[in-house]
Amino acid sequence: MTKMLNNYNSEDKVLLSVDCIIFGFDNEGLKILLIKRDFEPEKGKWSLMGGFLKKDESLNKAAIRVLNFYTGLQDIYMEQFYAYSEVDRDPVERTISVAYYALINIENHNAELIKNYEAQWFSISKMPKLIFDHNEMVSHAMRRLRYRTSTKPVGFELLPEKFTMRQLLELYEAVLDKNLDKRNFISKINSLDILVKLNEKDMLSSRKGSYLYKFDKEKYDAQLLNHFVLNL
Amino acid sequence: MTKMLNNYNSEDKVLLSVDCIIFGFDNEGLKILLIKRDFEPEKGKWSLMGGFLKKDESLNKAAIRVLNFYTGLQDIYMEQFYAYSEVDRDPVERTISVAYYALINIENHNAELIKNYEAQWFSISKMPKLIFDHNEMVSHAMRRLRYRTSTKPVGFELLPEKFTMRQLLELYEAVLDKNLDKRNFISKINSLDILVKLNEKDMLSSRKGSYLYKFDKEKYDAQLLNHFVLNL
DNA sequence: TCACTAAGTGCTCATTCTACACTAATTAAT
DNA sequence: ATTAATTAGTGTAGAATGAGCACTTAGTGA
Repeated sequence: MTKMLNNYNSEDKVLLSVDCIIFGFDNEGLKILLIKRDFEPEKGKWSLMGGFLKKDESLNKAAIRVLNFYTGLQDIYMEQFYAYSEVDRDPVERTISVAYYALINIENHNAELIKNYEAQWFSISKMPKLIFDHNEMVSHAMRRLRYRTSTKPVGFELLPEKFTMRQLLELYEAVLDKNLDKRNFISKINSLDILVKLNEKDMLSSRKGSYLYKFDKEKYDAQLLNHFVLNL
Repeated sequence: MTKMLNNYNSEDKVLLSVDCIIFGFDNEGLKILLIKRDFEPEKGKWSLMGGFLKKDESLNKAAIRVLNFYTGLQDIYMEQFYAYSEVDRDPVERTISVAYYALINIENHNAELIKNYEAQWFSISKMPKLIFDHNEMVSHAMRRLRYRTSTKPVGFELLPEKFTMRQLLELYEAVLDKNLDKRNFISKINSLDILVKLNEKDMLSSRKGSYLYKFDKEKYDAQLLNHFVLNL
């Protein structure tokens, strides 16, 4: 056992990076945003969006910066979930990476920037092999997302501002990877009392048209202490 | 927006540390193990057990090493839960710290080592002010522990190998910080089918004596896929 | 006006949760 | 030996929640 050192100078310093798992959702299902690396190592391979932490920023800031850099997106809800630190996870140099996930609305996404960086949406089920330990990160992020789904109304971030119950249902089905009963789902969502039904219908998905809903942030914030659990 | 750099050499390196939140439990309730720092800065103040990551070890290994260093304990279940990275969290030098929590059995603890390092158990409710952001880490760890309590039989690590139902109940009450109904608790625990009732009584707590139980790791492992949720 | 499509809506039964109080076993004191 | 004291141990009923299931309605296009 080594003696604990009592001064900072003799300690090892390491590279710290952040990697961002960006989930999106559209009619085709749950997707993830990947980039084709434009630098070595593994140039040309698919990878998560990542970047190194700078001396003068927090990890949260770094994650926000990286996301913004690749997508132009701002003010996105991101959550840190794990630090990956296996010694040889990056073959070039020892790098510890802190992974974040974010949920974004595919429609809001800046297509220009994605194009510039050769980023591309992939269906979760058709995701390619990624570099390093990025596949592992994605599966951990999915697990975390599933859990979050049942304790916070996290899913609304993945939809347009106005959405139908069907869209919400399909989002939950995609995240939880199981079929849900339409009637039970709607009554459970309604019992949370965080949606507003609009006097407006979406006529694209059916002849009858289906009512649009909005997430009511005020109502949600008002009950934040309640810490709901949604059992789907 | 800065250009993403495509070589590792020009990136900032930082100090990375681990901090360990060690929970213990005895007749008096839930406790936490703290040390009096024997080096600057903040020498003499109370703090979590921590140490710097070395170039050739993973964070998990570092956490295990640090815990072992301060307590002599080995083979302890530790869980990483968050990376703290505010720029000025450590006044001496930029340090990112990854926090872990562990649950240990106070009786098994090596009193010698604690003494050597001036470590001391504190009741959660009487914890002193800690250095840096350590108080925040502790409250996050408590929150995580509460959550874990309802999805994994995490509590058993805090008890002696053989324990009474009352002890288990009091442990859960301490972790969840609320009163639980004895009968409901016992039937819920029994329905998990992960305890073995021994033909042995603990005569210390009452005249009648109460049966001792053991955690049955085999049964638990066998149902690991079931992923229970314990609603207390 | 008919055919088609997705929207919208309740009920029943099963399961789980919650609240609640008495008896049993043993020891210590007299 | 009897009594007092203490904690262990045990069941039920009513409430709430969860799960499974099918028909009617509205609107459009042919």
